[in-house]
Amino acid sequence: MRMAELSAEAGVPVPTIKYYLREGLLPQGVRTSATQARYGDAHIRRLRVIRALVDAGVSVAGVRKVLATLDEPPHEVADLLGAAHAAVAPRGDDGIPLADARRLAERLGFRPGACEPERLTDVARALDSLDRAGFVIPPDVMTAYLEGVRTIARAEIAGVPVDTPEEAVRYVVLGTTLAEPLLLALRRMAEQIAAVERFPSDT
Amino acid sequence: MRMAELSAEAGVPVPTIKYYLREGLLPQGVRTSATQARYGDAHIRRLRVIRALVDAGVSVAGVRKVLATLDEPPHEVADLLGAAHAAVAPRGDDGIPLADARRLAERLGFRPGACEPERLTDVARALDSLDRAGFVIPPDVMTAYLEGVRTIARAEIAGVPVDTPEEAVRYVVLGTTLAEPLLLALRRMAEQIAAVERFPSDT
DNA sequence: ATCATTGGATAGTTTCACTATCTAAATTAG
DNA sequence: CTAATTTAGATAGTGAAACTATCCAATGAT
Repeated sequence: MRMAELSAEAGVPVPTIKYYLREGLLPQGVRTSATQARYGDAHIRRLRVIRALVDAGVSVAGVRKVLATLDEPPHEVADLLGAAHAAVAPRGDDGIPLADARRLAERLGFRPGACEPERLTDVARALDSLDRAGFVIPPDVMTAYLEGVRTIARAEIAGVPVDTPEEAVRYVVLGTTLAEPLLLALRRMAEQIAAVERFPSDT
Repeated sequence: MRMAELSAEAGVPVPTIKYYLREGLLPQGVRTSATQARYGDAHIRRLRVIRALVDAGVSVAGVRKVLATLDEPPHEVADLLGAAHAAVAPRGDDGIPLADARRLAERLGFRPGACEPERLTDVARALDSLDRAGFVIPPDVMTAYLEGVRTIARAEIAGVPVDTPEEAVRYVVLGTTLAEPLLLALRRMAEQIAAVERFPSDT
């Protein structure tokens, strides 16, 4: 298929496709001459993934990393997760004290080496941000956060398909990145529902 | 205190403070003459909140909404949540089919009127994005998502302080917005820990 | 008295994700 | 076989967002 058809099929404008080609998000088509190339279904599928990731708030640089991981996956699940997480985690200065973050990790069942230092830093940064705003999370709520994310993470990891490596890679990499907006949206919905349960029609 | 001191105290550059003043995020100081003004502790606290929100990925327009809600809070908790959610939820086209989102809402204990239509739309958009990427969330995992967010949301709503309205407003508005990065970071950490539990050192 | 500082206005910068234009070559329609 | 259309590739431009810099006249501190 030619670029115009690819564009129509995936619902992405031609200049944007050219941009993704330039940025290395989309592989080159098969060249048929010096100024012509053909694209296949793989290009359509990849374009859909790119758009979903961009929708999910992943930067173009992050998308490039995610796709690179899909293309050349590491052999260990932990490294797979690490690559996916690196693409969505906010970049930031380190040097933040990790004590509180480490305590939370232990409550999640952390054992030395069980997670990358970057993940501790992410948590520490989020805690620091809350702290600087003068906001304190009540202990009960923090406990619920840990229980909630453990429930979620265990099910996600239990759901990793083990039949084929390709499926596993796709599941882990896309699942961790694309589910973030869903989880946040579900939380907002659950909050409103819980609020009505506790404060019924205080009109 | 003068602007230079405010800047030093809050760790925000003077031009940025001026920008926040222009944008209406920070209230004017008390004028002492035509070209002078004084700032107080409230300005420091507010600057810290602004930075925390910006850190958390909230846009300046969103921060403006959050602060406006803090300043003039609605009387009902649901409206409070709605205002906080409106500031962080991604803006988007509607017209997305809500059937799947509504089904999830029902599994969370939804009753008519229990949450704003915008929250359904948020969920629907996230589902649609996953769908367009060709990504399917296994039923067990979705069940865990619902259980996890319900645990989290119930604890959050149960933790709303009822002694003073000011505290309640601050808790709800800042808690819903500032905790998002923490939850995502905790989830990433929990995923890595769960992965090591399930796939121990597949070196 | 004088000299750095301030508020306010205006303009410039950086980054990001596109979007538009141009050119020469190549396909396709007639 | 010619003419219109399409394409790849290069380069440049756009618009939004969040700052950042520069002026200026008027203060305020010394």
